[in-house]
Amino acid sequence: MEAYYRDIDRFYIAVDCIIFGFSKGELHLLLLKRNFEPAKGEWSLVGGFLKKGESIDQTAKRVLYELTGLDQIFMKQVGTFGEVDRDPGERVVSTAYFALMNINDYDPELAKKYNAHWIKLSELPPLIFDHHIMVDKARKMLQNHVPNELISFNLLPKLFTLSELQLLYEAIIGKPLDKRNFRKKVAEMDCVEKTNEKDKSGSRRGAYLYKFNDLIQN
Amino acid sequence: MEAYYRDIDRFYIAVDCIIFGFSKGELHLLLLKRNFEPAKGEWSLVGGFLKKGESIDQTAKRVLYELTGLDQIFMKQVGTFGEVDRDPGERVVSTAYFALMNINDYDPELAKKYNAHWIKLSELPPLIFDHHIMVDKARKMLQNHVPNELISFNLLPKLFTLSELQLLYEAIIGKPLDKRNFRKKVAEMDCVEKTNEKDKSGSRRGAYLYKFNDLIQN
DNA sequence: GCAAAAGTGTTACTTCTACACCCATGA
DNA sequence: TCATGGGTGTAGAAGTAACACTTTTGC
Repeated sequence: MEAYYRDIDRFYIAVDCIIFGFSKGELHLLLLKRNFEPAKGEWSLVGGFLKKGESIDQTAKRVLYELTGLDQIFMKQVGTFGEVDRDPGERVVSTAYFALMNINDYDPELAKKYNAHWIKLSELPPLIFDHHIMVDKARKMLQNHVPNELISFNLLPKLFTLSELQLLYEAIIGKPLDKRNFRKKVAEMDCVEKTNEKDKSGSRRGAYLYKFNDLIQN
Repeated sequence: MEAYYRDIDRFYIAVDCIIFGFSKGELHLLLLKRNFEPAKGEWSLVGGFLKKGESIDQTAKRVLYELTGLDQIFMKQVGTFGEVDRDPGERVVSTAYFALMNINDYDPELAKKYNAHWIKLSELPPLIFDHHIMVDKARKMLQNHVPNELISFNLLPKLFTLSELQLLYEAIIGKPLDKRNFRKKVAEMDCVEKTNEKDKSGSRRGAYLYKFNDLIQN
């Protein structure tokens, strides 16, 4: 180590993940009912600590991978939380990331193993530390980004109906949308493509399935 | 320390400040020509290390205060940069903040003492480490926030003319605006108030001075 | 009296919002 | 045949963008 750094304090650095999923018209979060210390028995986000050889983005990916077995999940940094007493056990600075995934991609066996649960955003339990602040900020980011950018499409299956897409939008922004106006706007998006397949599960008539094409960039 | 944390790595945590100022129709950054190690002789943002007893926001305030003697400066977190090799000397995770200040509030004596310089954004020199990435992200945030929120007004003196305000907007978004449309929009902002004073320095006729009132919240 | 910046309205265009009915199909 | 969700167009409102001339006054 260079002499310059000799007198400087060092800290634990954590990553906490706000994992959004979408099901039945509602946004959900993947939360842990902690069966480990600290704060055993309470609800928390999924987290982990930065290790020497990895970047902080890699830590986030790893934490998510360990829990879900999935990589290639869209993640975005929410912010860094560094209040002195945010973790009452030790001084830990935590960087929050939000992740968007399709609930159906998550193996229920893994959920059991880690005691992880999809909880409706409308029914969030109290969370440990400052995790609710992280969640609030992530929600706001999601709301701000959806109208402009085309994030959020990691929340749906590969093929989806326009009704499903609209429900997702409504869940994110928290208010109902006009069906015709919504479809007009989607029609103008280059990145959403109609397929020839139909989904017959939602109605007798059946609805065309759509997909995202290569023009999306998160 | 609790047993739980025993095997976890600890890291240096830095804060780097992107300090924006506005002068003569152009945005500037306050940069250090480093007369200290590491990277002596090169240009960098102003930074400092997190200490045990302070929150990361407090570190940012302190770093700025030590350089400028000013507190009460508007700051906002830009993001956290944690690539393994971003600082070639040691593993350091850095959280960037941007700050907005009036160039005239900065004491030139302090500038000399720390070898700090206001550099036009259009003429940025190469910066050490990943500082240019931080600057880019801060600029984008500034651009995104200006049209909606009313940030940016920390960049002007207490009293200012509409021409000055327009120049500032143009500098931030990087393109010219229509004078009449701009004034119309300002007139609709509750937080900008006309005063009875005039500034005669910019023209023979003189321009009314305006101020921000209490309705601004950053 | 003229140079130099301050100030001021109107019109076309684009975007957004609100709104209601027919369609296709399986049961 | 009917219940269910799928699909479609238009008109008014609001907001945005483009545009040119008069005013004031120190020199």
